[in-house]
Parts: sequence; structure tokens; C-alpha cells
Amino acid sequence: MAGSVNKVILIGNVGADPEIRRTQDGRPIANLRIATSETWRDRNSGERREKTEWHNVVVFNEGLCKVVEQYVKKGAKLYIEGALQTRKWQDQTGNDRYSTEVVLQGFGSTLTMLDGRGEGGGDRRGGSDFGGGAPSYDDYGSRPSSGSGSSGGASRSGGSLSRDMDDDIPF
Amino acid sequence: MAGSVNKVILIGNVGADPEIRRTQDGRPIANLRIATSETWRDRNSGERREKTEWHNVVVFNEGLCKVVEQYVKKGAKLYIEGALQTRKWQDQTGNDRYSTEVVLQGFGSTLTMLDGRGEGGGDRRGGSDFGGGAPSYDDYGSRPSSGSGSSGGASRSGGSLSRDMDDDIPF
Amino acid sequence: MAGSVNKVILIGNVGADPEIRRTQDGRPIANLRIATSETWRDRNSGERREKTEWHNVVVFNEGLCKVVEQYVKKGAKLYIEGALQTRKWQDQTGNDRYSTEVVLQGFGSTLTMLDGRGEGGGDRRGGSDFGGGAPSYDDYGSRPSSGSGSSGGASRSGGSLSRDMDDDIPF
Amino acid sequence: MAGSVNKVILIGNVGADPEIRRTQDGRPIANLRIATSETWRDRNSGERREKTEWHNVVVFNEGLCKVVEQYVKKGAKLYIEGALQTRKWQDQTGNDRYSTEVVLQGFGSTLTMLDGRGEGGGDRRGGSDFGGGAPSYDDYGSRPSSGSGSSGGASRSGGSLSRDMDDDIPF
DNA sequence: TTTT
DNA sequence: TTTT
Repeated sequence: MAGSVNKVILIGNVGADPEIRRTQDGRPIANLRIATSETWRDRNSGERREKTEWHNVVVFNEGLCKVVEQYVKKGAKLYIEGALQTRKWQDQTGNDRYSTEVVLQGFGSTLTMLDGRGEGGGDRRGGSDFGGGAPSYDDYGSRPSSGSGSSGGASRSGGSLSRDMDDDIPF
Repeated sequence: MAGSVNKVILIGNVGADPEIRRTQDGRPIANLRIATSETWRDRNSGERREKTEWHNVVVFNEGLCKVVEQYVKKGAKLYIEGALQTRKWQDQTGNDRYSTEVVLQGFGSTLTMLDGRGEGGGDRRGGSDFGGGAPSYDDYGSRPSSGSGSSGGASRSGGSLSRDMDDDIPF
Repeated sequence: MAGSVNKVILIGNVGADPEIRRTQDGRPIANLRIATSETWRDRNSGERREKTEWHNVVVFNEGLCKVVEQYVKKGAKLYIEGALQTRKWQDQTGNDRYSTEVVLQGFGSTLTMLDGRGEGGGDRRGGSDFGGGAPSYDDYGSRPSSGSGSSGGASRSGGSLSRDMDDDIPF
Repeated sequence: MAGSVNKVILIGNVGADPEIRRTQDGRPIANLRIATSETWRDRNSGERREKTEWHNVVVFNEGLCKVVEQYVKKGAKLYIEGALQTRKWQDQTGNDRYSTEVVLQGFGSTLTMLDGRGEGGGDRRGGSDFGGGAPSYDDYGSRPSSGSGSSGGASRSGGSLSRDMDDDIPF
């Protein structure tokens, strides 16, 4: 369908260390559980209440999976941009079941760490695993510096996608 | 959890005329099925391929439900902004089941019609039902023009939310 | 125009302690400078490069301004959801000038603190100012618990916007 | 800065036929003016009011520029996803000036046509210019079907980004 | 002027 | 079950 958008944006915390599996032909798949929550004040009692929502996030992409594998631990706060996908499967009794997930796969998928923490407790900021910066990864895939007249200079992403940062394009 | 975001943005087409039900205490609930799809070209065959994703959208809110009831028909193209929510229920055999929906309920939920069409076939643009504009509705609720020193002038939304459009605030 | 969306989403750091001023009729306005940046690797030299973008954010809304006043300090990391607005003004020589800002004003505007830090240096996480959670504020305004048959229970936002959390709506 | 997001989402109408220029080394740049508007009811007079916001959109990217060149005309309704960028320039008197634009350049930038219309008046839907579908273009660049063990099958995007649609990955 |  |  022309003119279609399917986008999910989450900021939340990872509920457990991610699992990473591989397909038969070797591609990695990472599964994350991410919690978001909202708080509000009860209209009658005035009490503070909270509701947590858990999201299943599935990462298909070598680069993104590497980031997940190396840096994402239980408790990490993430920014996620992906798409909704519902897949159908059969339970043991052969009945159709459906699971909806946030998929980070194609174009526009992003995963950014919003803190340098892992494993719930300790704050790793400073004594960092990250060697100078929380990792962020956009789903570029293996986008190479192919053609399109990009003769030199910096490229954010390679190929015709990028405009050299130091170009002084007279626009 | 502080610092949490749960946001879904969809642009897609409505698969069937919406159902609107009411809770026991009279509040309306609208259910929509929205299709998004993506197209791509097969790497090997070069064929054009398409994958459609169906989304369950649930609207809690009188104002939004009215818009849905009056204007949203099978085939309509909508912009939706809501939140992901998974609810648990029991099937006939007593097993736990989960359904994930895009909920338009609280703050920040939006539904906008991107065409003036309904009912699949006819293009109503021009000979419009809409009196000069496809309807759009943000989930303001019954936000009244309460207090907060807003003495006069226009208000986008009433209350302290709004800044009068014609004010010439020297910022 | 029907079917219009104007949305900006930023995650970045505040460049300086916010300024808060008041209009003549007493409404607060907060101004923030927020930095976002992207990093990439130079295609030729292989060096890591970075480009920072500075955004002017203007907050109209008493509740949001209070959060800004109390919690947002230089260095804080924020999630911002607002709208683009360009205003025209005259410089000293009487020439038209334009400034584009991210406005948090009406419906859908949000500001969430992504860390509990302020004032650049110290990490306040743990010995927190926040009493157990970084503050987040949606631009609800003075949305009261008006009408719409909401007889009791919790409300996220008051009025017809909300569905009681503990309701067991059979949808 | 790690953990940074700079995202603009617009749905609006194009104010004039786009201009497309080329850099000295031949790369295309398209400039669009897009209008969004919001309507509200005046709190006092009860009149319907409307405020239109104009956005400067700049497209760097061969693929996206082609779409703009071929399909985007005055009056077209677009979905745009890009980033905010402010550039500095000097006016005739040598004073610094700043212009803020929505840039469609790198990763995550999208342009989708939400109708098949061009040139304000006529509805081209049906007797379409589009040969069977309003065009949509994500900023993939020249992402080729490079390596990463993708042996065959369909790919949404080529390279390690994609998971073959017909794979039956047991996740 | 932030952050890493 | 939509749309192109």
C-alpha cells in the first residue's frame, strides 16, 4: 500500500540480559524484553499509581545484534525505533496463536543506549565498558561507500545517502 | 519508571467499518483494524513483493469514538498515534492468551483522517461529508477552559495549556 | 488543513541552565537550548567525526515550566516532544528575521528527564533530588476530572480521556 | 553525544512545485515548502480558527530527489521524516543569519506521498501518473545486496539488514 | 553552550 | 479485511 507508516518508538528498561540466537545460515537474532511504564495519580484516593507495559523486541541485523550482545544488559535504558509485527504460530494443540513484537529489521530501525548501565545495580558510567561513549546503532546494514559521485570527504553512511559534512553546498 | 516512552505511529487503511461498543457505564470503545504494508523488490527474481501487517487499534475516548463513528469507514486512510498495550485473557480451555493492541486512550493519542473517503469505492473528496475538511481529533477529552489566568483570546485547547494565538509574547 | 501533523522528537542534553520568564499576565515561558549530535566515521581518513546541532526549545505551560524550573539543569538529558514553529521578528534595522523553535505548548507536548542529573558535574543518581524517579510531564494543562460518566477509580488524566486502570472492560 | 535523537515528522501539503538544483559535483538537492496547520475553536467567540506553519524541507539524496522531481507537485500531501538542521549564512551586510530546515539526508529519512495528487486542482487518483501506486522512498541509498550470508530469497533492503520474508525463522 |  |  502506498503511503504507509508502521513505527514504534520506545524508551524503557531492559528486563533481563538479552538472548541472542542464530538462524541456520548464521544470522543473529536478539530478543529483548523492554518495560515502559506510566504513572498517574488516582482521581479518588490521590494515590500515585503505576502501570508497566512489557514489550517484546526482536532484532534482526548483524550490526544491531552486536551492539545488543556487547552492551545491552538487564536494567539498561534504551531508545528503540522499530515496527510492529504480528506473527502466527501454532501451540501444542495445533491452535493458531499470535504474537506481536517490535521488530528492528529494516530501514529506519534504531537502537540507542541512553545510559552506560548494565546489570541493574551498578552505574558503569565512568568506569565504562564503552570506551568513551554509549553505543548507538542505526540499521545501516552493510551500506558501502558505493558510487554516486561521492568523490571524497566524510560520509555519514556511504553511498548516495550522504552529503559530506564539510561540503559547503550553496543551498 | 521515570523517563519512559511508549508510542506507536501508523499510517494505513481501515480494513472494515469500525465496531463501536459501550462499557456498562456507557463509555464508548471503538475497534479498528488498520493495514500497513511495505513493498520491496526481490533480490533474486526482481519481482515486486508486498507484505501487509494488520494492527488492532482500540479507541477509548468519547471524542475520538465520535469521530470514528461518524467518519471512519472501510478503506479510510488514517494517521494514528497511540501506545502499545498487551492484555491477558483466558481462552475457552482456561489457558492464558495475550493480545497486543494499539491503544488510543490517554495523553498524546491522535487520530487523523488523511482522506475524505469512506466505504471503499467512491471518492468523497469535494462532495464531502466533512464540510470542508477531513476531521482530526486529538485526545483532549473534555478539557475545559479552566482557570490559569487565561483571560481571553483564542485557546488551542483551553486551560493553562494554551497560549493565545494572537498574543505577542516577547520571547 | 485537515490531516496535518507537526511533530519534533529530540533526545539531547541541555546546554545551559534554562531561563524562565513570565508574560505580562503571569504565564511562565521556559527557554532551553538542547544539543543533539551524530557521529560517523570519515570515509577516507577513517577518523571519527561528530556534528552537533543546537535546538531552541520554548515551553509554554505552567506544569511543564515548573518541571523545567525545578529539575532541568545544564547537562541534563531530556526527551522532548513538541512542534516546529517559526516566528517572525524585526531586527534593529527593521528587517524581517525568522527564528524556528521547537514549541512545547499544546496537545501532545512532552518533556521527560532521562537522567536524574543536573549541573554538569555530579551524578545525582542515587542521592537523588527526585524522591525516587526522574520527573516527567505531559502537557495535560488543568485537565480536570470532568464529566463523562467516570464514576470512580483511577484516572490517568481526568475527564473522558481516561479509562480506569482497574476496570475490567470486556473488549 | 551518545544517546541522541533528532527527528521531525510532518504530514502536510506542498506549497509550490519543488525546486531541484545540483551541486557542482552533480548531486541533486530538492527544496520543498510544506504547510501544516492546526485548527481550534476560539474560547470566547467560539469561532473556528486556523494557524498554518510553513516548513522548509531540504532533500539530499539521489533517490529521494528523483521521487520529488517526478511526483511531488504543488498541493501534494506528504509524510516526511527527517532531522532538524540550522545553518548559518551571511546576509548582504555581512551579518550572521540562521535558517532552520528539515533535512532528509541520512539514515531514517523518509518521504511518502499520501495522495496521488499534484498541481493543486485535479485529483489524479485513478488516471494516475504513478503507474500503480503512489511512490514512497526511504533513504536507502545504494544499499546493495552485499555479503552477510544472504544466499537467496527476497530482501527488503539487501545486505545484512534484511531477513528473507519467506524464511521461517523459528523465533 | 551539552554530552560521550 | 485495507490500499496501490
